[in-house]
Amino acid sequence: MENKTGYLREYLHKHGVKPSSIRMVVLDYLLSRRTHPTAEEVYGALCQELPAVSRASIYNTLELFCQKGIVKTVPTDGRETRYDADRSFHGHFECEVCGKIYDFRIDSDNVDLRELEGFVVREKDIYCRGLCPQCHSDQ
Amino acid sequence: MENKTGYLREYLHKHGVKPSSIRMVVLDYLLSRRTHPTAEEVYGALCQELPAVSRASIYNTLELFCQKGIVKTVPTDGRETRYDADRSFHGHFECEVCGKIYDFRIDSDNVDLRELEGFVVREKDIYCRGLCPQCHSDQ
DNA sequence: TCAATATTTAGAATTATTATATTTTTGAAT
DNA sequence: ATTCAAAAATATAATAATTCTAAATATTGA
Repeated sequence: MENKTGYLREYLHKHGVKPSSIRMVVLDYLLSRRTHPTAEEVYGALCQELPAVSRASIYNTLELFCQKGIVKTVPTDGRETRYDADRSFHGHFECEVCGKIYDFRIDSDNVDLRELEGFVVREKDIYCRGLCPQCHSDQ
Repeated sequence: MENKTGYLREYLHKHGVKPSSIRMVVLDYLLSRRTHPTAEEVYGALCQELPAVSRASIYNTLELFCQKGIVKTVPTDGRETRYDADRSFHGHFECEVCGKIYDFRIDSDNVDLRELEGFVVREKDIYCRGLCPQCHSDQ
């Protein structure tokens, strides 16, 4: 898996982040599963690979990744911050029952922001909430 | 102001909420200022009118209003929940500097949710983040 | 009126996150 | 390789937002 390590190292480097073992593992986790995890989920998953890791390091790493544009936060109603390594424009759907967040494709041109003249728009998101097909059929 | 009281009472009744003095005052606050306040902001503002009010009552009232469809929460990156009494479809812009949340009009038809077939969509929102004109010109 | 129910309160508990101070790791210069 | 400084990671304390709990108060209906 020398390739993967090299890829992650390069990915961090391109975004101006010095590699460290934690950063590599966190990045690998975020890139390989596009599940919009919370900090706690990242921490829980990584405890197996890095038994000595601390929550603070996870928070620091995620905050750094945000600043450097490696991940972005997903605006949601919940109070846990969720992180997304897919920085392309897409929508998010949050299921009210299972809490899962789904991505969906949407044409960026559809979103007409003419009324935001004078504003500097750095991020935009489409957010929907309701029932996912699974939870809908379970009722 | 008998009119206002009657209006608020009726508004609550229509949404299946029994009126109480706290509920009336909270509703009045939410309807008269469309500022997407946090629970703490509502609490702070109401302490003057209702000196004995508790935070728990504010939280309870806002939660009840959400369930009954009187307000909805605004999905944001921040970790304080923000409430919006304007339930019509519109976009939100959050300023990264001053934290203020602005509404903007956007045509609902523009948002193409065809890819969410099989999902029950109960809420949708457009979220943007960046610099508001004020904070942009201050830099 | 009086019991049953709903609402509100104060404060404790919980959860998510951030801050702090110490230790460990890393990488350059010797 | 060894030393040293800077950066990163750690454990833990502190903070912030919210929720829970139990008691007090208010409201409603027989």
